[in-house]
Amino acid sequence: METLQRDIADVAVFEDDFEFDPSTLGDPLAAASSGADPLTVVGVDQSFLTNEAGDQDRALSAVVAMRGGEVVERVHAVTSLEIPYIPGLLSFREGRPILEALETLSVEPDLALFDGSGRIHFRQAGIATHMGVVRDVPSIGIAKSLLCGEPQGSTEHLEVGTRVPIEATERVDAPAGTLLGYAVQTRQYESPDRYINPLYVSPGHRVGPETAADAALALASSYKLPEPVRRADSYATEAKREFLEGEEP
DNA sequence: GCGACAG
DNA sequence: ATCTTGTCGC
Repeated sequence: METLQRDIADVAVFEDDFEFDPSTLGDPLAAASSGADPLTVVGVDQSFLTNEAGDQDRALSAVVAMRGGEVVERVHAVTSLEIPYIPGLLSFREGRPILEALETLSVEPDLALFDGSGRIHFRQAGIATHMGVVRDVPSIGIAKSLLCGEPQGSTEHLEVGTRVPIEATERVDAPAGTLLGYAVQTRQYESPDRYINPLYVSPGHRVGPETAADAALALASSYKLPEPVRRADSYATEAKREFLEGEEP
């Protein structure tokens, strides 16, 4: 599997390579004034189902497609789990349901955001990169914690809009110092003595680190997570509940 | 052997 | 990821 990941990283494109105007990402008005069509951005997230023994034996992948701030389609798929959670091999555990769900999607995504890393990965092939290459769709990894890499500065109590570079270390299959992504502060408390942790954003495929960070900021309005991902997150939970109501009772 | 470790 | 009470703040 590690060899496959290196092959995927070899063909992955960690720089902007798409048609749309990235400046219209989170602003429908900007898109309209620039004469461009609203982009179709999808968020992808998973939830898990347990069997009678209490073991996670199935994964449910939820995909939410949005255009101009509105949800235009939601699809999900459930598949059996074959591999346990192993840091660095997430795509082999959650990739199947994701691809099945994406196949049932009727709209064509301009951009896909995944819950997890992209280039911020030991072999530069996190789940966002893996899925992006397989589907050949521009993709971005949105992680809530850092898998690897070294932040070039403090990532504590940052101001909204701030981004801290994450560079490769010896543990990563890339020259030390390679820019893997950014710690991005999409949301922060006003005055209290409480702080929100940043997101770790990295290129999946056909998107550069700068654009990946820009997109995360543009798509996160009222919450820390970019809206498509946040919606996919809740839909994964919702679909799981509905799924159980049809087999358990 | 020790440490690190997305969801 | 998932489980789950209590607590803080608007």
